[in-house]
Amino acid sequence: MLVSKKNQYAIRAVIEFVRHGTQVPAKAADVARLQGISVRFMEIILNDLKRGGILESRRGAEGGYLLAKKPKDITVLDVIQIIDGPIKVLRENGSNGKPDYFGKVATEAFWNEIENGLAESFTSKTFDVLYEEEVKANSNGTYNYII
Amino acid sequence: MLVSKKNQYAIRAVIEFVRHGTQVPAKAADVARLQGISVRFMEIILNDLKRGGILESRRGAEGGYLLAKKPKDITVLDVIQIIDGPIKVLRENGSNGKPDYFGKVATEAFWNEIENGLAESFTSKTFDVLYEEEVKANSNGTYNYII
DNA sequence: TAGTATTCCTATAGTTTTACTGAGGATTGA
DNA sequence: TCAATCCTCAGTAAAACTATAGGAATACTA
Repeated sequence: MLVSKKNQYAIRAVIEFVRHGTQVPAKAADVARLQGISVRFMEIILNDLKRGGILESRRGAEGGYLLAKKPKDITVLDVIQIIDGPIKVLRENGSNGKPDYFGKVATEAFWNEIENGLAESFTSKTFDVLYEEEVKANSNGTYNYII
Repeated sequence: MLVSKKNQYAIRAVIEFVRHGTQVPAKAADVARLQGISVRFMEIILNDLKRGGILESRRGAEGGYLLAKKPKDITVLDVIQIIDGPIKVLRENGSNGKPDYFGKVATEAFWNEIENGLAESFTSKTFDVLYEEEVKANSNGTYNYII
């Protein structure tokens, strides 16, 4: 698994914010309900996204969270890195002084290629596009979203 | 993390077998030592690779493992799938009757794209190439492999 | 300025996966 | 027979994942 569930939830939450618009803040509880995720967990995720600069928050009555950027300026990579840190195909190795093994150079170069490719894919997908894709897919009314 | 440590070891082991050649079997203990991995763990890995059709085994004195295919016919994807199963960007979801959430279609399509891209990258890398890359990188004698 | 709704923050806990380790049995070749 | 080697299963420690709990802090409203 490359992308944690928390990360998937975060991405879905951001799409939900795009749908919600920027007129008024959206409450964590509402976003959680709409996405079918526990409120507590959603709070943590939204907090992470806030610290990562994707959301702003308003405390108190009628408070909630708002997008801090335009959807077209938020990439999937942004969210993934905020939630899970840098993309890693492998667990941290930290060659801690072990002698080299045959295949080290070739395999490490290969893993780097993979990571770079992933980073590129994740960077090129922005949330305005994801939102539009979802709207289009739903234009025939097939899907029954939570209300 | 997308690729487990066990999987990295498996890939390194196969490269080691390419280096070893097909004249005589290589012993699990030797491969383990050369790659700096515990013998027990290596045995498990080599067994998996055998069951996956990449290696053959010979028991008894002067036994060991041999490549069952030509290096150019073994892809990184082959090894990855034998060790970790199908490539999955996400943990299994199994939408178990939950109502749809906004973003479902767009995100699932995106994850599929990513998985297909990875599968392609992993398929296009074969072990004859990895071996040659390693030999070339070592041609200046910079690396100190275990002997 | 008091009350209330809401967000913010930290700690912790259960479950699953990963990465091994250990013990011993099975098979083969000399 | 005996030594080498593969093979299998079970157990364990650590990490990662997926939350949950409780209360502190804040902003708005009356």
